[in-house]
Amino acid sequence: MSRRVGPRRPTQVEIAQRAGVSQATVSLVLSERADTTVSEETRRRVEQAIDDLGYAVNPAARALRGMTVKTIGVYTFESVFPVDQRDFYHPFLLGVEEEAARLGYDLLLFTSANTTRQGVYAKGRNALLKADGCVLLGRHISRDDLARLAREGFPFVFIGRRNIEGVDLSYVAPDYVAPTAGLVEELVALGHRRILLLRQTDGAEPGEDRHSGFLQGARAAGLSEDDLVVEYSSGAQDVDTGRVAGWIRAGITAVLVEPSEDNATGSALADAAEVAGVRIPDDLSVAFLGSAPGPTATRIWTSFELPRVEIGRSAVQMLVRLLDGDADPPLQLLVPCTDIRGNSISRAVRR
Amino acid sequence: MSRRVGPRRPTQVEIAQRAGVSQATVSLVLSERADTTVSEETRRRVEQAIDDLGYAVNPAARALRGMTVKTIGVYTFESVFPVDQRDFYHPFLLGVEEEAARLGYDLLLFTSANTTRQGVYAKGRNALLKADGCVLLGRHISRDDLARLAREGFPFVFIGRRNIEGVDLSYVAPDYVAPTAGLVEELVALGHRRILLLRQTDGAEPGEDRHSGFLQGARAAGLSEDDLVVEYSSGAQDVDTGRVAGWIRAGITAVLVEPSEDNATGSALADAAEVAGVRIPDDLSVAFLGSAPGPTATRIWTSFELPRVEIGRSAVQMLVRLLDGDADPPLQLLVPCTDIRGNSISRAVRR
DNA sequence: GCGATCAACTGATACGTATTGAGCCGGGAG
DNA sequence: CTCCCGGCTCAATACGTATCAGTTGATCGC
Repeated sequence: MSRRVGPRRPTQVEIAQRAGVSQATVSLVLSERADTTVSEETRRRVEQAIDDLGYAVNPAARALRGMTVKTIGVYTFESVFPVDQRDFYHPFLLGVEEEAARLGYDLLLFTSANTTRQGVYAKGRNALLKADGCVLLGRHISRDDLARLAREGFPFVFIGRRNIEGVDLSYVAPDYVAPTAGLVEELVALGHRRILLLRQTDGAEPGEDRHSGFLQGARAAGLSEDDLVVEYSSGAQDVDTGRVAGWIRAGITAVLVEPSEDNATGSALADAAEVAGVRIPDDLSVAFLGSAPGPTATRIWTSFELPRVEIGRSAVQMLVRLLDGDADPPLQLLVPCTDIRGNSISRAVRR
Repeated sequence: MSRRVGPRRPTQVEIAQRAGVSQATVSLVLSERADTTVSEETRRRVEQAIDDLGYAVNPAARALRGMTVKTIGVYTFESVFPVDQRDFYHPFLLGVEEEAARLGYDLLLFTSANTTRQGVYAKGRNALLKADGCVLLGRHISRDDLARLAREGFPFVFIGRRNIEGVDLSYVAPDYVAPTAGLVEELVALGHRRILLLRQTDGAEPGEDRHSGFLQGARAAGLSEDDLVVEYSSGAQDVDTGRVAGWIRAGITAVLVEPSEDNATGSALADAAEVAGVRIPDDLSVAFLGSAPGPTATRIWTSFELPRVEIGRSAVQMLVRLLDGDADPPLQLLVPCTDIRGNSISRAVRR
């Protein structure tokens, strides 16, 4: 950490001297608080001196006094200016930037932490303190870091749901439960009985939520537990022709797929079905519990869309509420998803 | 500016008490300088205390002492997470982020300044001081702001060339002179004599540089001054069929176009030529002195490409050199462009 | 044996601000 | 006349750190 360069900037003391007042008075003039009493004449003289000397408040000194600096940190493992526009995280950041700008906050990107893959507590010291508070983003943020941050009382909001024992976590996340339940009910209304949920093996909260929605929708639609099948996949290679054929033999007529990070599971399923001679949706209805693989000429996947920009915005709003002391953690918000009506589900065939 | 929330964090004083040493010693242990003398035993005890209490250095206090905080500001009028991936500024930011991360700096985005369109000196106070130094970006940054920043000794690097009387400005910019000169020489080699430079009316440095390159190339190729024509355009509406026809009548066989912000001048020229029955390149060779309109099925414009990512990287490198005191402003760097060989120029016709 | 040198540590200080409690002054009430 | 009060200003202080100028002992050279 080297020494700052350049000439010294004017301070309140110098303003005070030039205006013939005390430093305290200068500070009073600058803090445009309502309950302050400075005569019009004094105020004028101070402001004149400020203009003359080109004074600018020193943010470090302000921060040291315990003031906020109007800076929101953004911590993410992924690159922040992603090369791929279609990057999953990009829309979140869009919302974060938009809302931060609207509320008058600057954005501090912890890019250095990305290279030194050390997590929040790089070098054993918290890197986030340069900001008033922080929006955390990304699958790869360690639960331990989150827990420690929360315990230390650092104000932050996580994007995505996380449940950590004994820790009060603030987060904004998409609601997977309701739309998943809705899809199950819709499938049942279309005559489906044996429905498969294909989960990711990571065991993370999004998977749990989808599972809850699955069960909840089934209950609401009056399905018996026996009709529900849950299987796991750890990636595209797990979904092959044999497996799809097996589903058909087992009488399964509809599959709900939890998307994998790269959406490869979805594509693999489509390919396997084609090879197996299983037509979608005629022989098998398929829907994605989240973002689907991109649409093709003939196929629009039934799925739902996460309101990512909106989530980014909400996270900033929530963080600012925490910073303003208008609320205490945990603040938790689930944002509804938008259904995408595709052509990958249809009325169940009787076999 | 409100008060910071949350519980107080441990300080060096508390570390010192727990380790049975003075605060100064704690600071010495933390500053991993070579010329420091702390016994192994003491260092161990201090580090133990740091771990126990979860100490993290207070960046505000450090900054107040005049230290740098490893933060580079990014100031731009445009949105920083542009919705349009093809945004002109995006690649610069990519380079900035990449290099900042590599050098261990975090990035502070002055997004709040974008909404309050007040320039650098929003509210009469310099908004940039939260960072150690700053990369400035964008056509719309006022010359006065740049001049004032430079005069005040704030470390910054501008992306793009700016010449301001009596001000030492550090910048990184694409070199328009050399490739423009090269294009002129190439055209002359193809038999062209009367060559037109179509400048933007803004009178900014990029236009000056292209003009210089134009003259320089002509001189190198042995063209007489009489063969050179310079015209101006303030936008697409200025380039119509009549104008193009006029060029042909005047014996002009090649046009070098300074691209406008939205590249509309280029498209307008193509359209006007088509309507006028002027074939490119058979009747008229056309090249762009910078980014061309997107390629079409039959047409790849001869032009050259700005190394924008590279420029972003260089700007950060330059700024860090300034911050480290390894150099004094002005530091100025011109980065070479890449020629794009299209099919919009050809051998001159004899008429 | 004595000053000099050195390693290891510490006390004191400054950085620039926001805030607090007190002081001053002039005027109105009692 | 005294007392008090409101309006205005100021001196003093704390925030947490890095660094400088010592201050110890201990060791060394002669």
